Amino acid sequence: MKVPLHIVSARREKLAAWLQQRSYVPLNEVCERFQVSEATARRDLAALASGNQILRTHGGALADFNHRFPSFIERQRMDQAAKQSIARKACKLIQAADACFFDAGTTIYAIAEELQRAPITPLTAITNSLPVAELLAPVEGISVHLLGGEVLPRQSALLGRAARLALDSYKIDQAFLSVEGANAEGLWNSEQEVVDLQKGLIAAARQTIVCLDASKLGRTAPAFLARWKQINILVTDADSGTLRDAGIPAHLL
Amino acid sequence: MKVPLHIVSARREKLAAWLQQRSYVPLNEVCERFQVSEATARRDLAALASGNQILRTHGGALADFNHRFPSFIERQRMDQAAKQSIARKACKLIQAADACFFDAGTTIYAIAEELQRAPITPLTAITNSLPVAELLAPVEGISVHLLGGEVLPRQSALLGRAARLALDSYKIDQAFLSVEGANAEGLWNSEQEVVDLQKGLIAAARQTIVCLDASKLGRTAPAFLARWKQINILVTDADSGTLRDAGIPAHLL
DNA sequence: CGTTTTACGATTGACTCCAATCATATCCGG
DNA sequence: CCGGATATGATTGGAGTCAATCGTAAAACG
Repeated sequence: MKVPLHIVSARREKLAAWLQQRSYVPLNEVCERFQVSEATARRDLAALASGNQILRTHGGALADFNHRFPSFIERQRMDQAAKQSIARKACKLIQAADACFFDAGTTIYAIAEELQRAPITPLTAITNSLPVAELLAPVEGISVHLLGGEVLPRQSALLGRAARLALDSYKIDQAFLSVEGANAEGLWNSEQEVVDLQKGLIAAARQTIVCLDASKLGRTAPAFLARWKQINILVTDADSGTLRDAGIPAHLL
Repeated sequence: MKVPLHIVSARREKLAAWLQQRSYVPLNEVCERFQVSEATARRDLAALASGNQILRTHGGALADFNHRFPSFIERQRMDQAAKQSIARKACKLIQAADACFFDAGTTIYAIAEELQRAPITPLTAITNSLPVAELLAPVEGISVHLLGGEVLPRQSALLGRAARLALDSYKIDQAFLSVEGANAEGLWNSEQEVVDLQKGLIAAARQTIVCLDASKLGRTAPAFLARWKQINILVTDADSGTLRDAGIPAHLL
């Protein structure tokens, strides 16, 4: 039974839109939703796929999605073991009812993942990282606050004047910061905007906790963040000998 | 042949990372890539799936993007055609170089989707909706600003005092608002917190644009938002006869 | 070092998915 | 109004997938 052309294309547009929302839809659900046979559903999917609108899979189809945080996720997969070990140590520093700030780095994100796995509640989480906010927002007992500001797409983080100002409205017990480099002089990061915010955090937080994976030791970066004596606690996967050799002062070992 | 634990977990991490990049990977490719049997590949996928890192499908596995805003996405599916038609009309009201505020409703999210599909650049997008921010942040030429505040998990939106205060730092040309109900008296929404923020927006924005799908006509909700004369433009899928019957004043038809 | 645990591959039978083919009913152009 | 084009559904053979089970060998543990 041939059907008018506009019906067909309307159905395919709906299908494409539906896929955008659902990301993955198995074939049989397509059949149900549009009341068509398997064959027709397959043909519709094939048509959309040939127009690069979707991605076919076995048994269904996939929205050709804008990956949400591509660059972020890519970085996230590096040194995953080290990050996880750091995350576990960091979580031991958190106590129920604390107000913790979580910076916008992949190491810090690992802490949030650990918190999601094994929540410490109640907790107030303050962050400028969209991925962290998303991860922790649904967790029962954790109240998540986002700083305002401009969204930097590459970092998926909020920065700028608005973010710095927003800091003033919070009382922060612990600030978890990540850095790009650490040597005898102190701590370094790659972007001035990030450093500006972090300086505000160091000033505002009761305790400043720097999370550092061993690969960052001895490296520097364009923007200087802070001297070691401004830091209260260092969480790292490097052993104390390596840290001493890199010139980290004794009170952090 | 049992294999050391670190080998196994390393392989699974690699697999997870690979999936993130490829979004969909069929089983047989997993076997080839890691030189393991079908059974082992299946076990690896099952392990990752049980940890919510991926989504299994027939014949393979899927990177898990969409577990982020479950409740939001669910609502998003309703009345999809109406929302899309509203979105297209709304986008025609936007001009390059405008500063637009996007509210945290599913109807408004549809506008953001339309903007992503057919960007109007340059544009400043200000929002309190996490999904909108994520959607628009990667779009070239659109600069995205998030209000600060507490994250409401169910709405994936930012609310509270911090959000209201943040409004003051922006000059907003157009504010796109969504409502839960509309009758002759005016506009209604379900949560007082939402209404408080929206009132601030109406005061701050040069133009207030309300997006209303026909199903909301004649309904009320617990919190009163605004009278019709405070609204500049109404975007809806209902025809003007229905609107007149519902008591919408003539200047909005 | 001996025992237990567990990661692996192979096999099996049931099930699902797919591409191709065909008849049919409807639309579309002339 | 008629003939060609085409969207659809049914069928079918073949390929792919799945869950379960089992034996094995190596790691982990005491």
